[in-house]
Amino acid sequence: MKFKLRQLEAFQATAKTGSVTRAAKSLGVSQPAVSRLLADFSTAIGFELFERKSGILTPTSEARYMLTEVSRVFESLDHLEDLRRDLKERTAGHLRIACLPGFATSHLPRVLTEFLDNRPGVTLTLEPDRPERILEWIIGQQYDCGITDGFSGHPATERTDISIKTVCILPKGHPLGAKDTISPKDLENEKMVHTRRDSPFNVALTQSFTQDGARMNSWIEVRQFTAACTIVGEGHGASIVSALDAAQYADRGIIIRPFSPNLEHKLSILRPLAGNRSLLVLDFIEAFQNSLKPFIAEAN
Amino acid sequence: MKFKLRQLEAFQATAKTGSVTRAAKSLGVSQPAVSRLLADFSTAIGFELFERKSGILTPTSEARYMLTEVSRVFESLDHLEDLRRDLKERTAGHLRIACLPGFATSHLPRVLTEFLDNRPGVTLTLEPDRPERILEWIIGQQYDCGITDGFSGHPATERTDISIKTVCILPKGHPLGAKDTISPKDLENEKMVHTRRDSPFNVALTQSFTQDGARMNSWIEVRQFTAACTIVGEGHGASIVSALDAAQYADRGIIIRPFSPNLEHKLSILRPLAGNRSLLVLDFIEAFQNSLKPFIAEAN
DNA sequence: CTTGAATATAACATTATGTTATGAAATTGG
DNA sequence: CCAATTTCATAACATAATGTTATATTCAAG
Repeated sequence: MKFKLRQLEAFQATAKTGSVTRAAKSLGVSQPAVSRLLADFSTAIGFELFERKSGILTPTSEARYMLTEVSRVFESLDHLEDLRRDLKERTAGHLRIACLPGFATSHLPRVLTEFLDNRPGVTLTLEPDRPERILEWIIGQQYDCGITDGFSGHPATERTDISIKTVCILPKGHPLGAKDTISPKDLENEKMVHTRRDSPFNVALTQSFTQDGARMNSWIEVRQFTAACTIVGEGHGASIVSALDAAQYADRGIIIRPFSPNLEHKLSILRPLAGNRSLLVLDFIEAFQNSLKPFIAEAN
Repeated sequence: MKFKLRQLEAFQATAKTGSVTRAAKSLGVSQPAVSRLLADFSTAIGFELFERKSGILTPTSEARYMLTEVSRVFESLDHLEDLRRDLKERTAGHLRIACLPGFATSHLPRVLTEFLDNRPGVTLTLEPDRPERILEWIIGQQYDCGITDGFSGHPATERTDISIKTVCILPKGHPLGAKDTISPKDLENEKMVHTRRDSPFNVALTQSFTQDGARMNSWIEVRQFTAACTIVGEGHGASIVSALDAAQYADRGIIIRPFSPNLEHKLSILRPLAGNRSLLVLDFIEAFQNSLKPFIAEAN
């Protein structure tokens, strides 16, 4: 048979209070409403639930067995309500984030810590890897969100691009530190630490030297801006890196100066196109984007 | 918030089928009915449950979490239905029976075995003890049912009296075995095994001798008819016992003959007056009474 | 036996869930 | 790219479930 929650409520309240009148009060309805609910319930289940003894409705033996199981039904509904509230308030769920290695040890952990602090029921998987794997995971829906760069698009992903400002970093005490802005010409005699030669950002950087009538003196090729920061912070060379990464190394042996022309480093936040829409993931992406605001290039 | 089962059903069916139309079919209602249930549910819980992808309604991440918990709600309702059916069919519950010691090892176990065979979910406590304890337990509602004798009533108990026929038992081969009916006069020279002197049954027995102008030759006083049967079965004396007990010893060295006058042995089935009415207990009592029919005195 | 309290029932009202009809949106196939 | 088909959302109305007030019945207490 199909149970009706209202009948179960009437049943439980009557057993608890010993009276139809008191059950009605506790349920916030009139006494005849409870009387009818109980009568209908008893007919539906096929046996009596109460008998009157000295004016008190006493549950039958069958009713006592039913009450135990009815309590379990309401407990499971209580759990459902707890979950509903957590989901509505986004305080429960699981986040799976794939990111470039540089992100796993810098800005992102701080953003995540703050994000999770307010969400005790939320758990996280954070997986650093190279861009190819990040894309692969997002396409396969193994991760909810990927943070990568140099990404040109894929039909199975939904992408949000963010342009991050870049800056020139020099060893502390470097003579060029006296200038307000560094031009490619200024760096003609500096040993340059730069990202992969064929990366879109490096191509743009090389072009900026050419357009300023200067030649970039290539020294070390690195895979991450954070590696470039570490090298320059040890007193050697110069580099153009994202303002985000430079900020993490501001007091680690480097000077930061604006670079002209303004080159932008393009980050991409990826989500699986076919994945289940998650409010929690959308919340996180918003929080992450907000955290990047100070580093976003103005031209956009 | 207060959940509505119909909304949970609509939600679960839609997630399972990927379509409002198919969900409506599986629920046996029209498509707009499901559409409205889902819309109302989504509004009530405060977040979206589905998004359309390639024509298929895909649960959101929140919806997936909810589905797990909704399944548990329906599982608990399934358990409730199982219990309801068992209770209605009296195939579940617990029986607590207190009886005289003689009953625990004779007729009653057979009745119980048969009763429980058809009720796999029913469990039992069978406790033999003396009449005073049986009454005490019934009054205190520690047992559902007491089977006792020589009981004259108590306001806290509900009682069903059953008059059992009594018969005369003699050792096998006894000369009186040639008679169709035994009278007190026939037994004047026999050593009598009888119950407690002051028991109502024994008082009636003694009176029957006096009224026949005979003197009862008292030999051994026992507490149970079964003990009297054992003694006579070993070739000594005669006794008047309940037909029920005599039947158990029919092939154990005794001859059974009607006794005139017809004396009745009064059994009482007790139930707590204030206890919870149990269909299972009432069923058992009915089964027990039916099992006694062959031994019931005709005068009633 | 009377009075008061509790429960059951009747008649009507409101809400939840159902229907058919239909418009809007999305998908599919040519 | 457009037409046809399918699916979903909404409107208007119907039915069932649950609510109300009024009142009859039953039970308990003094």
